[in-house]
Amino acid sequence: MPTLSRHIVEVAIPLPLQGSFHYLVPQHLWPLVVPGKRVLVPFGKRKVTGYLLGSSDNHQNELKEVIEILDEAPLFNADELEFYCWIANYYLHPLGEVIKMALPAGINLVSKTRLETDEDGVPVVTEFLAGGKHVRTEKFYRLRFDGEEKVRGKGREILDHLRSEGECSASQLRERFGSCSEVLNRLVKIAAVTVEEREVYRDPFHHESFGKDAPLPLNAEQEKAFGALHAALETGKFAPFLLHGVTGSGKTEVYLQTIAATLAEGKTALVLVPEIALTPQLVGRFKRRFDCGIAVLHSGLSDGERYDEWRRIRRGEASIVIGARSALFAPLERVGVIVVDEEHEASYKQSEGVRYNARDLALVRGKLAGAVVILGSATPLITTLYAAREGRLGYLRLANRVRELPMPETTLLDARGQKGATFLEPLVEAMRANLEGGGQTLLFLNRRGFATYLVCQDCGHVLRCPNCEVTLTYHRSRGRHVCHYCDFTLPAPTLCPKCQGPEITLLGRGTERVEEEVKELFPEASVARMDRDTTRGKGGHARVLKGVEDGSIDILIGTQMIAKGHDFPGVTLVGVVSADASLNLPDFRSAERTFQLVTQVIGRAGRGDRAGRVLVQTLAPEHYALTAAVAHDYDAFYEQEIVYRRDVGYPPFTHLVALTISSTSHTQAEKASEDAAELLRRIKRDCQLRVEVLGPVTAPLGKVRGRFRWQILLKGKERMELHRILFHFRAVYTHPSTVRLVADVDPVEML
DNA sequence: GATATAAAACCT
DNA sequence: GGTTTTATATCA
Repeated sequence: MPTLSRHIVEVAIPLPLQGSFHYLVPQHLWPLVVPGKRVLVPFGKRKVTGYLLGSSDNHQNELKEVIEILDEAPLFNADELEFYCWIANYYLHPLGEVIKMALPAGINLVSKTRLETDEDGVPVVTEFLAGGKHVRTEKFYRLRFDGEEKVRGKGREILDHLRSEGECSASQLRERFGSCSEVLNRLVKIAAVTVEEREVYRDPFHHESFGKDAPLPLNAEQEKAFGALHAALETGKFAPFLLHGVTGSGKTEVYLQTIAATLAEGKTALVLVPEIALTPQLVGRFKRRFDCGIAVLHSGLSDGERYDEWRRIRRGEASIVIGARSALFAPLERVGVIVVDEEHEASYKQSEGVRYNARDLALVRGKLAGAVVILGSATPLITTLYAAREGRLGYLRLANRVRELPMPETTLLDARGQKGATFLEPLVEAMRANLEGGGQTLLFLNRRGFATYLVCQDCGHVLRCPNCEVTLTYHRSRGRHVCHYCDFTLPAPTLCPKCQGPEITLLGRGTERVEEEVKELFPEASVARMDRDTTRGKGGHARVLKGVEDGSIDILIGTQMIAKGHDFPGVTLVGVVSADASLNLPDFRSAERTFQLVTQVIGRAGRGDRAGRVLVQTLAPEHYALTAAVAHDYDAFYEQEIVYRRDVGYPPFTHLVALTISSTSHTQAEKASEDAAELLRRIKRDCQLRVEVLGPVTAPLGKVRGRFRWQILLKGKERMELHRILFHFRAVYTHPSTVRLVADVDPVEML
């Protein structure tokens, strides 16, 4: 036993603050100190929940005391803490916030104040503790003694019910007998029933039951991929793979069998999907295949449900976890395999709060855990494919569809010289023929709203967002102009806001306008639109998707969201209204994104028994992203994109880090970003790094939620050089506390 | 992020 | 002179 005169602990605080904090532990709490538990500590004038990192040897100054230790058992272990620290370092984010983000939301206590009035009506500020999701418990009743003849009425019915059914929960009884707590209390009092209070889980799937199915036979390609994965699994070492399989090539079956092999080894599996709300059928497939516990984590769950799923995982009651990006932090032990499905999806990137990319961190977690990591995609990132070619990832190819489905007939339509018509003749004809033939049509346009900008014919003034400098998109349904960056809105003006001229024109097309034009062209057709505006709220997707599935919708117009996740067997025609919207984005990945999008859209056509047709309208019909996509030729696209990336000096030939510096004060943000840029240049010179420091530049979005943001772009040929500059920078850069700094890092292939 | 204090801007 | 808004500093 150590004979300490005092016990000091190191605590991470979930606030945007650099460094950790130290507290004294009162003697009666000494035995309860375990790293990974939460503690309630005084912080300034408030009390906050912090995370115990460990004990610390003597620390000279006066310290405050820990108020309370909040957990009986630690919430994270040493391995998990190592992972959190890695993330905090890599993304330059405070450790406390990383831990908070990794743990289920809503469990922390925070002190708040409330204005009340005392007996004399004088207002007083009272402090109270809020938050702290708790374990849900429920009372379970069981028949104890049935000889009570005195019991009649509802009490009698309940006793009879308990005799036939055995144990029942309070909610089950309430469902059957209405409110009966008084009756139950009396039954307990006369000892006719026993009551026991137990923890229960809020299970999002408790109503559904799942049948069972058996593994499918693998074809030669799948067998080869599975063989490689199985062999890697048995070594028990970190092994990353790219599973490059065209739509319908049976990637999921490879995942399932690899996971089965993992479970057989006594290990667990983590499956990440871009947006689980869109893929309920995937969950069903897992539930039918496996008998073990399966936990599902996604944004649709309430905090309580999520906490319950988290606890199930922590207790080892689930061996498979399926979820969106945040599921990467599931407290699974003995992880044997991590699957990142559709690894190219941008939704793996979290761009608010703690910035991270779950696709990248899957590799990191896999490395720390010694697991097999499978990045699966029909259209992998250029960086992933390049890493595979360089031998840093195992490359598994599934080039053929499982059932020999023909690829849809795909045509590029040259829209040049067509005076901005929404639909070219061949597309209109194809839509008409498809409608008459009873087929469904998908129309794809990567732009929501009605018109993309408003311009004055007299003075040329264009309506822009006062915060972001981007043009405001007109949304007819709301009668307002909306900024798609920051959601700033403005009622639609009737006169030019600058010169008061009456000649204002709406230009550029969004899905809202396409929908209107389709309705005019085909008044007899049933037309629906699916984008972020029409699918707000819970179940918004499901409603539209159901309409397509049951055939009640003839023509569906939508943004990229219609290209993902769901299979539409009845769709025989797909029209891309304009491939240029995504091709011309000011982003070095625009060609890659367009190729992926068009390839995905093509995959939506003719998956049933009928052959499908795809028409792509564009002003750039010879662009390699489009010609390769319509020819289903990944290699052609890949070769040209690699050449382009090499010429312009972007990933995978360089690595990028965007440092965002923000503050509520414009002057501070500006000054801090200048200081930071200057410091970075000095480090670069002193350490002789071949890193480009670009900036400070105003971010395209000037002010976001009250904060002014500036950016510094770091570009380097060697990943390690970027790490060195960041490391030095963190060590010496002291910024005012109102300034925040985060790093946005491009896909990791350091492994 | 919340809070306290200081400085600047605004009010009549 | 008084009140509101904005900037800055601190938290163990």
